[in-house]
Amino acid sequence: MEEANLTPSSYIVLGMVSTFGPVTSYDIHQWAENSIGHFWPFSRAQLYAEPRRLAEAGLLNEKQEQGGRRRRIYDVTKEGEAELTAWLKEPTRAPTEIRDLGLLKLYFSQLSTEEGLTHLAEQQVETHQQRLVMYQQLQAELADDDKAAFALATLEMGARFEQMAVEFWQEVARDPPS
Amino acid sequence: MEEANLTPSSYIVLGMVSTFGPVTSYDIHQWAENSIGHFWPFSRAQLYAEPRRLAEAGLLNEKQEQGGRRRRIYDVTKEGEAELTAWLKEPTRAPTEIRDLGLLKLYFSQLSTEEGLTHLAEQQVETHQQRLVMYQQLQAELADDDKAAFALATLEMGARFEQMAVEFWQEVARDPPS
DNA sequence: GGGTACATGTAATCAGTTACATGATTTA
DNA sequence: TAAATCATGTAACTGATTACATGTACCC
Repeated sequence: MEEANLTPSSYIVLGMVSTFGPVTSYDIHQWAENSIGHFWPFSRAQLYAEPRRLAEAGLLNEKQEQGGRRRRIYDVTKEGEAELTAWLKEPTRAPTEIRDLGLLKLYFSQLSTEEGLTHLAEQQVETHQQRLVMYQQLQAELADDDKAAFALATLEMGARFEQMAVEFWQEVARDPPS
Repeated sequence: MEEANLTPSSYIVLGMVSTFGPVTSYDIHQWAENSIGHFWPFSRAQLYAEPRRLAEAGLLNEKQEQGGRRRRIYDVTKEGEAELTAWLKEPTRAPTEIRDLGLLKLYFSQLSTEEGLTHLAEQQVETHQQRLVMYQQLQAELADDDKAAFALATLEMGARFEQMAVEFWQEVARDPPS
């Protein structure tokens, strides 16, 4: 019941439960997959372990269905709500992590060939272009929904990143460093 | 001695050892910290565990100093080199992960206040601006070094990201969604 | 009513971090 | 030569993933 230290995953779960009412782990998975899961992925199994921990810490409450599948249903507690809003207010020091295998490969490309590098760059252009299109579609789908303002904002950031990445890799393909 | 499955961290270590000749874990740490560690951080302890694994898999060889500190010194093997260049060539499917606490908070900002959001946005502007400056300084330092072309290219991507983030958060601060 | 796809969960494992501990080198 | 700093390493823990297992609903 003590102040467990909360990881980013904890806040994702806490936020999802707060936002989308009483939910099962499966529900959280569905929501997360189509939103922040695009930027910050995690496995489904996490979404079973994490709510348990939060429940033990008193930030969620858990009830289990009696009949049927005996699913566990989570809901935020007063303490959870408080924890979450406190976190939202507190300053964010940690720098953005950009985990990108393409960038890693670029960094080590002196061990590759110019041809290999060009090929990498072309692939990356394609991949990022696809992602860009996907984000744009999601944006279009959410455009009407006025509950979706914040989801749209984060998507916008994603789209701009992809746009930037497309341009970057196009330049690399056109004029590879050496 | 069997084909361990290699994680991104494995390739980072493998790449660092290949690029910078025989090195200790500490050396790897130094190199990584000032380059890809900015995008893809990991703990120093990782850099002790990982080379061990790679050595067991036959991709690095490890010798230990006899006198003094008995440091372990790693060097890439033929197999390691082969594994690395194969990886560099193979297509990169995994999407970029953008792990950013600020974005997470933005996504959940309907649970916050407009004031809180504005405050978040202003902080984020500042943080990203600082990072941008840091990358620009690093770029300036490396500008002369012709060995540094690839490091410079990755830094350039970092800088563009930060630039984009600064603009994005400025817009959020100016005109917060709701 | 049998098959297929969706929904739900746990156990085992492993990657990765925190915390601790100590050795060597420089500097005052 | 003491203090401070840099260098080096490991043990213990825990977060996170993979793989497995099974239940429920739908559809042909």
